[in-house]
Amino acid sequence: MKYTTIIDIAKELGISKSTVSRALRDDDYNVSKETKQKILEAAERLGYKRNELAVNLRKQSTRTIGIVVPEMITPFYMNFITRAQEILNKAGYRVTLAQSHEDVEAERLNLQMMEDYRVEGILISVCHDKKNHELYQSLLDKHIPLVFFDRTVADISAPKVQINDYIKAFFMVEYLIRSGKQRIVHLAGPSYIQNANERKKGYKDALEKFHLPCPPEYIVDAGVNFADGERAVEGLIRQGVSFDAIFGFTEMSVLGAKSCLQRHHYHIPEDVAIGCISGTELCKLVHPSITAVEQPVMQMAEEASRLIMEKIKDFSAVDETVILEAEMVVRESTLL
Amino acid sequence: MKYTTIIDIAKELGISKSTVSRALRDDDYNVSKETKQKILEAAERLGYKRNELAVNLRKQSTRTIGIVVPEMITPFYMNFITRAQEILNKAGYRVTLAQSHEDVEAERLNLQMMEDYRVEGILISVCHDKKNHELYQSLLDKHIPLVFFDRTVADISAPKVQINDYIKAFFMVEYLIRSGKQRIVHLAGPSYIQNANERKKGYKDALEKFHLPCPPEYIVDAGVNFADGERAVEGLIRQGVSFDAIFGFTEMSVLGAKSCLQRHHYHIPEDVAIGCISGTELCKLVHPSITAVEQPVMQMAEEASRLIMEKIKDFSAVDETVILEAEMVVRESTLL
DNA sequence: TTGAAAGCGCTAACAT
DNA sequence: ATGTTAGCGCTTTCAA
Repeated sequence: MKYTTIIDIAKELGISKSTVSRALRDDDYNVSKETKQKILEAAERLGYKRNELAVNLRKQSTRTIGIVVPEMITPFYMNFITRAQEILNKAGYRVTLAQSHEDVEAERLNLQMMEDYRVEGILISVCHDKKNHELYQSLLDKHIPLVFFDRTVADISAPKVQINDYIKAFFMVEYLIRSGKQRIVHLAGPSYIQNANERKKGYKDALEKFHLPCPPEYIVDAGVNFADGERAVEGLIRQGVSFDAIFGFTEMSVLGAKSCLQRHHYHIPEDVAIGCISGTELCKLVHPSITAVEQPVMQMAEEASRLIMEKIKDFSAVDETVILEAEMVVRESTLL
Repeated sequence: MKYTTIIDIAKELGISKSTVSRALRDDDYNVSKETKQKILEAAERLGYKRNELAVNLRKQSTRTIGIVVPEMITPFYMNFITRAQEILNKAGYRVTLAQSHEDVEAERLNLQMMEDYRVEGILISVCHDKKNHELYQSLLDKHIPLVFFDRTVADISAPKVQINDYIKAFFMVEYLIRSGKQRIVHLAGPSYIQNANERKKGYKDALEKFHLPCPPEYIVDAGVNFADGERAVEGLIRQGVSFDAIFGFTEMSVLGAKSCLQRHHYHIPEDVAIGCISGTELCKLVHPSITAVEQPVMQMAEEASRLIMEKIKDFSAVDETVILEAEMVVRESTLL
């Protein structure tokens, strides 16, 4: 019912609570071997559990880190969170999660919630590269460390962990070309996501390298969702655009595209090859007919965790930007 | 840098901090309209943010609820968490997550962590129906409310939210039969998961109802993972067991089964229909060739959240068991 | 309606 | 090596 406190232990042993506190905390710095032994034993016996609340109040710290992601439907962010939480917990931090559901307003509320919770740092993958710019800056101005990962923003001085989307996209498209495809369309992501722009650039440059045509109708604004992808491909077919491969921005839009093609009785990937940049094992399993380039999500989580902890320790540390190249392993669609 | 406290506000206005506290808390119960107005205004102006740590220490509560799940690879638990967190946050609780990775020992550590964090309640989907029985009981003995959901345990008196796995399985198998399948094998889950046993029972009874044979080799112990499912089907094929449909316990094992079949050039679902019980939209999208019965995961999260909050308010409340029947919508595999 | 004071559990000077 | 004391920021009696 009522938890044992250091006072209970002190009373039990007839010593002061400071000594108890020291014994339980300090590495036997200012407490004799024997008393320490006695204290540890009593703590064990009484089922002592330190009250983090009191410690944190005293130390003026919450030992909590917030993670804000645009979505958690695809396993990419889920994996990121799992790994980051593992690392941060081990380092004595708790983690508070929030999803923005690709909505700028929700993201704003999430960040405000994080501030209310007095998190000591925030890992964030943004849903818009500009809209909440001022909020990020105001958080930084209040000396709340931010680390941007995956979907980052320009013009903000903070640590960042990014994937080289340009190279990834270039490589993916090159792969499609080398496997015999010539008319590759791109389901582009929204222009307010930097990664989308990078990938579009990679796509274009790859086509150019191989002197393949890239008429305007090959690049479709396809959003981020399943329905967006479906709609985009539906549009292509309706317009009579002929293509033999698709390179899409998000996994969800690519899945939508696939679904749409199947409805139109396309054979995948014989008729149309689909490529995307995928973050997880699961995706490989659930849609083996889609060719993908791997995302180093674990590494990303590790770097981001490291960076936020560094920033918490020293807010004025330099703002490192980590760009993950990772292996460019293409998973071929062997199964279907 | 330094946060504004009620003392700052009190000083600013030349009044006592108790009055400030009251104004900021009480519904104008013991404070005059004017002072309250002034205080609110000053709080706003000084950017006051109450320190939850101090409040909670004073009130001896953490306003934190823990959620422990076996895995977060499939979106089922993710969706549960998302919905539960939404509800609990709205009610002023924070949420701490942990995954057991289907491992009893990890689950034990997770629960211990939750206890260390002094969560006020725990939502848990267990990974074994017996192994941590004593730990659950000891938590309850310490008056830490537990609510079991999805994968529950017997012999523990605590609120539970379950899905009627028996009916679901029965219905799924019946559906397979009615669509013309006669030799339906079952990738059974581990017997230490109650739901697995329920589903196996449903499977058997459905076959019996239609007077279909159910030789021992039709029921394979297939575990919970992708690799488990692959291995199970591999075994069936090697043994020369002939079948035209598979009903599997987990989504992952079913995906493994599918992958294995495809490697053996089976056409799905023409040659072999696959059925599973699926919790999420995503799964419908990513493997349309698998027929599934819906899981009411949102409802589950809502009930579980409600129950834990009730238990926190009154630990001696009756232990309600909610069994969700939900609609038995079968999603047909039209696409592939 | 307001204020003074005690105290939640812990840590960290400072004193012994 | 140990004890004493003063808070961290807040709520909540108890007085005024």
